[in-house]
Amino acid sequence: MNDLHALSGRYGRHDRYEHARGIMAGEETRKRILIAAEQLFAERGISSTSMRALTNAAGVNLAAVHYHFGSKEALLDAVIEFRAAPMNLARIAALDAHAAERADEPLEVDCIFRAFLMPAIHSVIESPEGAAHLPRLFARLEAQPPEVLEAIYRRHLGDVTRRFVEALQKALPDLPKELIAERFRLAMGSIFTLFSGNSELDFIPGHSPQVISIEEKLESVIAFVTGGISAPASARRAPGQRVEENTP
Amino acid sequence: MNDLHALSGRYGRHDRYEHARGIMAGEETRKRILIAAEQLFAERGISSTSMRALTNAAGVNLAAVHYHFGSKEALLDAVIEFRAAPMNLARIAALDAHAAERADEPLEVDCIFRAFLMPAIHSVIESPEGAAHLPRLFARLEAQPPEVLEAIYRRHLGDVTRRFVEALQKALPDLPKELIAERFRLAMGSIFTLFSGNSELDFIPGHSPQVISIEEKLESVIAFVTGGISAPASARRAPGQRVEENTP
DNA sequence: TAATGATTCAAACGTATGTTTAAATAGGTC
DNA sequence: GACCTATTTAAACATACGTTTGAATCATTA
Repeated sequence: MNDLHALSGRYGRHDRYEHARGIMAGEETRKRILIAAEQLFAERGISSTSMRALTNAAGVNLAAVHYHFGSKEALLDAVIEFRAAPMNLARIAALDAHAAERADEPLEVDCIFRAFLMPAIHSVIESPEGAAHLPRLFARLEAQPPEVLEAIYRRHLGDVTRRFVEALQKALPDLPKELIAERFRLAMGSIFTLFSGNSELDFIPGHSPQVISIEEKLESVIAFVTGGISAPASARRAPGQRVEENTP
Repeated sequence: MNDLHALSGRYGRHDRYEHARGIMAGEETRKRILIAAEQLFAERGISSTSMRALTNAAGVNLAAVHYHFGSKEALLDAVIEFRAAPMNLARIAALDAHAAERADEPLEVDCIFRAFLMPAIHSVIESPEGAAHLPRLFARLEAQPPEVLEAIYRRHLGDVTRRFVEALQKALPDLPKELIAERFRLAMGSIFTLFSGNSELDFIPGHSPQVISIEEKLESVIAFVTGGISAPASARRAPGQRVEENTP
């Protein structure tokens, strides 16, 4: 569980047997594992989801995961690929659509974020297989070891993120490009919080969270990250200022 | 590990023996456990830190944790109390100091966030025991089960959060109060991302993160969350709009 | 010094984990 | 119908986990 060799297999059958037949008999099993894994990983977290709970939910044998994917970590990668690939296509398409409308003009910042988030929302609202938990799953990933996290991000978010950061850099020509990339990472933090399922927690006394629709949440977080990423570069330089009271 | 009874003990010796002596012989052991736990929980995550790794790092016997704290979960609570209590005092003090300067005028938003974050930064820079990882530990908490997370937030962040949300509401009288509370949660997401140690990951192709000081990070995230929380309430209402292309 | 209770210690308990194995089954091909 | 191989199955493996136990040790008081 601590090496990444399993990730190199991309997805596709764990290559124990080379020659594959036309239509796989185990394709059904594969899919049921992917769908159950997506749901459980997203809801309960990755490391707290045991292979036994997972295979029970999928209605397949315990050993099926290792037969079809090779390891739990490779399964995680396959789940993300399974869902992220079409979602990323939708994201790029939405960005291109907006760009086409505006000809050569730079896009509006909120439209860029909307193109990024709409496909995620959409997958939550009406998913093909009945349960698309990808956004929450991505939020769960933040708890993974840094090497795993970096590998997954680079593989499944790298290209799409680059495209959106470039669009944001064009939309905000007055800000340093590196600052935009840095702030985009902070925006992802807000977005993940929204999807983590923890944003509903009632922990601010006197402000129990309101029950709002996912669409309202979307617009709420878009407004927030748009304001954040468009903020003027900080005038104040940090050091010198210090708070007086500290651990006594 | 799934019930919260252990949390009810607050911190203090696991009450197996009622009558305590003047100066505890085990106080040293207690402290070494707390400090090692803080560091390991923050660096490697809570559930991936075993009691054996923890007690080895602390140089104490495996059973000492249960003797002094009762359980791993109660230890987590004690660690947070140990560090959060003085940090929260510093936060309130910083907020009060700023308020005193401005008499009855509402505070600037960025000053409010600075009062919230400075003590956290400060604890990272120069900590009493040599290793203060509380901010990163809080970021790790996001991966905990919701019940645990909510209990810890209410206990250790509730009061201070309420104070800061109130200050922000005064500073931004044009925005609905509930919106401020909601956005504060999103701001926490950005802040936790910054402290998670994952913000350094190189996953945006062509934009490897720059090595910047913690003070610069602080000002960067303050600018971001200030812009985010001050953003105008979203004009656009969500439904109706939908992205065309989707999972094929 | 003897006694008492707080603290430490090595060892074990019971359970859960990801993974592997080897036999059984199924389904298409000759 | 026999053969071959992809797939499924039940069982076991090896290890790691949080927790508990009971005896040993230590410091303090009587």
